[in-house]
Amino acid sequence: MSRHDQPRSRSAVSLADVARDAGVSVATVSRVINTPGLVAPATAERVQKVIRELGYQPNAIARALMTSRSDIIGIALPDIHGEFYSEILRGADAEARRHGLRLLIAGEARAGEDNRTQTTLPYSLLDGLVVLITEPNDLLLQEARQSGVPICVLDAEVKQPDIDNVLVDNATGAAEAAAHLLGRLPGDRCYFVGGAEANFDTKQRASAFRRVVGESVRTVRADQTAFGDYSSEWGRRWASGMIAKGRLRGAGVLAGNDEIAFGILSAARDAGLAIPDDLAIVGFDNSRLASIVHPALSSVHIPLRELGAAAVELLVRRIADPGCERREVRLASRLIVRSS
Amino acid sequence: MSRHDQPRSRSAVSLADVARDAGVSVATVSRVINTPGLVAPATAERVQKVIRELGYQPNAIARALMTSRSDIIGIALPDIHGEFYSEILRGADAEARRHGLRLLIAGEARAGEDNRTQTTLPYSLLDGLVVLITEPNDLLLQEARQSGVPICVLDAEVKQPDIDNVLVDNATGAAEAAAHLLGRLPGDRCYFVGGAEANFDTKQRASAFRRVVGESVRTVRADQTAFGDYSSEWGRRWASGMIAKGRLRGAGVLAGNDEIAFGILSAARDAGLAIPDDLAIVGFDNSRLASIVHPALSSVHIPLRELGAAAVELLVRRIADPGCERREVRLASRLIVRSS
DNA sequence: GTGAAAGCGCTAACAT
DNA sequence: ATGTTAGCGCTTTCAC
Repeated sequence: MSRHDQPRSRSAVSLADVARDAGVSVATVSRVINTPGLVAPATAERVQKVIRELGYQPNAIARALMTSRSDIIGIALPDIHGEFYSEILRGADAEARRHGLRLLIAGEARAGEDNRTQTTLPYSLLDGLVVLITEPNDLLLQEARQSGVPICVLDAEVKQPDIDNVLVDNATGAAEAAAHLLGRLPGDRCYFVGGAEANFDTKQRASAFRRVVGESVRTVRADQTAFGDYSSEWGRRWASGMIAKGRLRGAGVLAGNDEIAFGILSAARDAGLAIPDDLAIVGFDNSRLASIVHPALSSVHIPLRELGAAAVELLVRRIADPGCERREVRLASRLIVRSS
Repeated sequence: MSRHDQPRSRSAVSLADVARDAGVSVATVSRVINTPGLVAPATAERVQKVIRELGYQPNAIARALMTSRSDIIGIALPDIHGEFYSEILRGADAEARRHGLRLLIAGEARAGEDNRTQTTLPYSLLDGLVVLITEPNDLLLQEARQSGVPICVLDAEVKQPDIDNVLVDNATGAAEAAAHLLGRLPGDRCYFVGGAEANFDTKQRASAFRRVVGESVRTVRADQTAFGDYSSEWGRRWASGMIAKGRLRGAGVLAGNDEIAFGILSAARDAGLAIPDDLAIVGFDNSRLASIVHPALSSVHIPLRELGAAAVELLVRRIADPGCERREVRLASRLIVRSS
């Protein structure tokens, strides 16, 4: 091999090569591959043999250009960090494979930033797009919409008639969790420690928390809900502040996710608080480690894989029929009680 | 919008549409987009205006067919489960974006299984491929090779002259960890609890463990190394067995990854063993939770993001020059001592 | 049942 | 500086 080979495409075997060697036309070779029923068994056999001999592989790009189907769907995520995103991705990937589709990913999906030259995604080569939107991001959605690809939005509630939607029913799980805390503690000792205030899930969880706790106390104080980000550092910081004010002992906390909960648990342990006697805590996401840490963390299960799979499923339907009626899927969350 | 619109491609704006409206040829429009320097400013301005008005977006597939460059690279992973894979993916995605490339993922990448009709990946549309191989998988590698795409193999050691290779230096970190355990315990009380025995990383970690421990005892007993899988359940099961035989107290364990370590820690806690006095333990991967759990888990850091990024980097180089010399990158691991 | 031929939307010589 | 034209590799009428 020389240092500068021909570009791959020049050297690759094409339909024409197979046709020539098999003594048929390219059309026949194409039929052997795509509609075997239409070709005489003997011919098909001969063509197949040549295909094997030459190691022919159809060029997916040329095929896509003809059929205007690439069998690729995009998935745009704000980040690929942590179990939340990777499990959604995993569910989407599995479902895509079931339908013979491939997944093109775009992490840190942001549109219209700086003077970017390229768009967030190569829309024109996608058959469809799943967009995970966890915080207001009109630019990305707008960019995606005007590209014309079928879209399914995950997490953000979008009412556009041509966009399907997969949502988490955060309210139910959060309400269960709040009720669980209220079973051990007075409402004025309950706290919600969320992720970013703009985050849709955090918003919904906080709101369910306020509603349920509000039924047992006159008013839910402002300091009973706090917002930061989905990190253990934030959980630890919040807990430290509470400990400094002598207010963590005897409290019940609903954390915005398990990471925050782990941070709080860690700070509580350092302060010598016993779980769950001195501090009751419930997380969100039911991550793998929730059941491994000690004490095992009670957590609200979110069906992440199913979320990803449902988004792909809706998309597949819309790709088949772009004008179809908007559909919305909302998946339930539920409290898993452990020992925290 | 009617229920059955034209397929997207029919309705999409093409170069020809722009050319017509701008009163120029398609070549000029193409130049405005790809080589702006070659076109008169006034013309360029006029064309740009029409592009905006019509909302023209170049068709990535047609472009790829012409240039035989899709700007897409594939990444094949055995699974997308857990921090190990998702962090590698994250690193690869970030690096790909730096180079203007997109990532197409194939989870559960296995080749030649059953009578699958389609290959693991749409090789013909990829500019290159990163394959993460953690256990012997000749079929996948063979399939990928004969597709002709530039390849970079991650984790498995591959000496083919046309395939780049990114490796983890497991030996250093594992040796450090073993030495760390030997600092507290006699060599005959040290154990290695790995993932699958066929797993390359587990293999190398076990071997470094045997070598280092072997320097302090006559022979390393067979029961001092055990193999299962990368799960906390396996760690817990192993620990339970040891506890039943009364052999866990006073032992030192090097776990194949942090999950296994967490499982062992959990069983040890249930058995009333104090960490690190009754049981010293070191994990692998330095996962986010290693520093959050209590006691904080000592762990060998593996530069996962850098691994993914390095693979993409090598691939980019080989795409630019397919005949270039094979390159191998080996990234270091190092022990992070915490309190376990 | 098979072949000829017309493109899919674009880039890149080659002309002018 | 711009236009004309020949494909990239494939699918798909339309003839035969």
